[in-house]
Amino acid sequence: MKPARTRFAPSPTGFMHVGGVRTALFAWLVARQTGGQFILRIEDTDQAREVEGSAAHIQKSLRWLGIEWDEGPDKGGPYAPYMQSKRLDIYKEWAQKLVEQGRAYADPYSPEELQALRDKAKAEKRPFLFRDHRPEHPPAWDGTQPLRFKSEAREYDWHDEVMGDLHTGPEVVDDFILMKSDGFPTYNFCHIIDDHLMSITHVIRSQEFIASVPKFLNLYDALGIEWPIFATLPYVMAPDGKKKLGKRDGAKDILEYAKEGYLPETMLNFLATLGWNDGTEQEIFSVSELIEKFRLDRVQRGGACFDEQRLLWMNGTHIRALTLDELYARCKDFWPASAGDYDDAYKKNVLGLVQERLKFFAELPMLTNFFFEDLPVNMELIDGNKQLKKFEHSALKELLEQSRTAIEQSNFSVDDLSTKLNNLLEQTGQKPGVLFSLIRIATTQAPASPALAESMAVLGRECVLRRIDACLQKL
RNA sequence: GGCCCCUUCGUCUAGUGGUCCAGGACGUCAGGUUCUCAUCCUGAAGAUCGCGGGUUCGACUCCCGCAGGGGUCACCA
Repeated sequence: MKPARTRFAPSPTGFMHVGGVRTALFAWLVARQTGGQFILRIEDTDQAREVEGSAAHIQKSLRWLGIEWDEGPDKGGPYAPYMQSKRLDIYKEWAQKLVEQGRAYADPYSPEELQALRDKAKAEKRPFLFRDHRPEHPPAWDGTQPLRFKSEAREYDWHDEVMGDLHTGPEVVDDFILMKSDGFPTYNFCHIIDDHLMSITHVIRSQEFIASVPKFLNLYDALGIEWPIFATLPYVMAPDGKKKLGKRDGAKDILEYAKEGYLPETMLNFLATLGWNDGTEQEIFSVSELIEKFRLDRVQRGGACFDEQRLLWMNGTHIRALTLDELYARCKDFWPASAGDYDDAYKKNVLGLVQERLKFFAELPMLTNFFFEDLPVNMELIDGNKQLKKFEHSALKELLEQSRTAIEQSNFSVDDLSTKLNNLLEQTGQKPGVLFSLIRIATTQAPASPALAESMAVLGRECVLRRIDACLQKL
C-alpha cells in the first residue's frame, strides 16, 4: 500500500468529544498503517466561533490518546504553517487565480436581498440555487465583498471508501462562497487548497460533509486539482440512537475520560470497534493490531450508538491485561489521600488485589481505602449480613475471639493464613459463609473486599489484630 | 420540500444465494468457583434480518416500491 498522507483538521471551537476522536483515529490509523504521515491542521477561519485555548486543548487530547501527528502547528513541517489563519495570503492568491479564470466573482447582494431570494424560492416550493441569480455585471472583487465560486452544473459519480459508489445530479452543484467579506476563506474553499498543497491523499471526515462533495468536486476540477480519496465516516450516535452524539446528549470532553481513569488504549479500541470490525470475532485490539488490521472499507455506513457499558467493560479488560508494574505506574494519581504515607511495595500489593475489580481508576479510593486507614466499626455490616444476622452478638463475639487466637499464631503468609482459617472452620464447626464473613467484616469494615487470606496478608498482623479488637469491643 | 446516506437481538456487530428456523460481544438473568465484591467458567432469555412486492428450486444476502431514521441545502465548519 502506498504511504498515505492523512489529516485531522478540527476547528478550535471547543473540546474534543468521541466523534472527533474517532475521525482523528481512523485518519491516523490509515497513515500509520501505510507508513505515511498524519497531519494536524487547525481550521481557525471562523473568528466568531473560535474558543480561546481550544486548539491547545485538542492537541492535549490527541497526545493523551497517543495519536501523534507528524506535521502540525506546534512542530511545523514541509508545508507549514498548519494553521489556516496564517495562510491567508495563499488563499487570496488562489482566489485571484479563479477570478482571472472567470470562475469566481464578487457577490453584490446584501444579506437581506439574498434572504429575500431564498424566502421567495421557499414560498414557491422550489429549490434555491444561487447560480440562477448570478449578477450580469458583477463588480470587481476588492476583497470586501464575498467571493463566490462560479460553478458548473453537472452530475458527478465518485467513490467513497466507506460509502461506496456515489452519484448526484447537477441540482446539488451551486455557487458557494470562497472568501468571506472579512477576508477569511470558507471551509469549502481552503480545505481543498490546503489538502492539495499539503499532498493529502485521503480526505477522511464525518458525514455532515457528504452532501457538499459534488460542490467540492466541481471546485477541484476548476482548480485542476486531482481528487483525493474520500472516506466519509458515519456519526457516533447518542444512546437513544436517533441523533448524533452532541454535547447536549452527554458527549464528554475526551479528557474527562482521562480524569476518570480510562486508559487511552481503551478509548482507541472502543472507538475503533464502534462502527468497524475486522470480520473476525475479535473485540479487544491493541493499538498495533488496530494499525495493522484497520480497513476503511470495513467501516459501517450507519451510525453507531455510544454505549458506556461496553466502554466500562472494555476498560476493565485492558486494566486486567496490564502487568502490575504498568498498572501501578498508570494509576499513581488516583490513590486515596490516606495512601500517602505508604510505600510502593505496600501499594503494589494492594493494587494486585484490586486489579481484577477495577473498571476505571477513579474507583481506586473506594476499593482500597480500608487498606490505608482503619474504618470506624460499622455494626450494620454484621447486622445486615444475611449469614450473620441470625446470630446473637455474644455468639459472634465468642467466635471472633476464637478466631483472633488462631490468627495471632499465624506468620501472615497467605498460605499459613489459609491453613489457620481452614483449621478454624473445623474447630468451630461453622460454615465459611459465617466465619469468613465475620472475620472479613471485622478486619476491613468494608461492604466488599478482596479474598480474606490475601487481604489479611497485605494488611499485616498488627493491623488485623487491632481491627479485630476494635470490633470485639463493640460486640 | 429537493438531493444524499442508513435500517440484522436493548446496544456494538458477523453474514456478499443454500453451511442461518441467523453466529459473536456488551448488558440482563441463572448456576458454579470454601465469605462479600470482582474475575473466571457454564447456561438461559433475547432479531418473524424495517415493511411490501418481485427474481430464483432457494434470499438477511439480488431488483423494485414504500415506510422510518439521519444528514444537507450558511459570509459554520
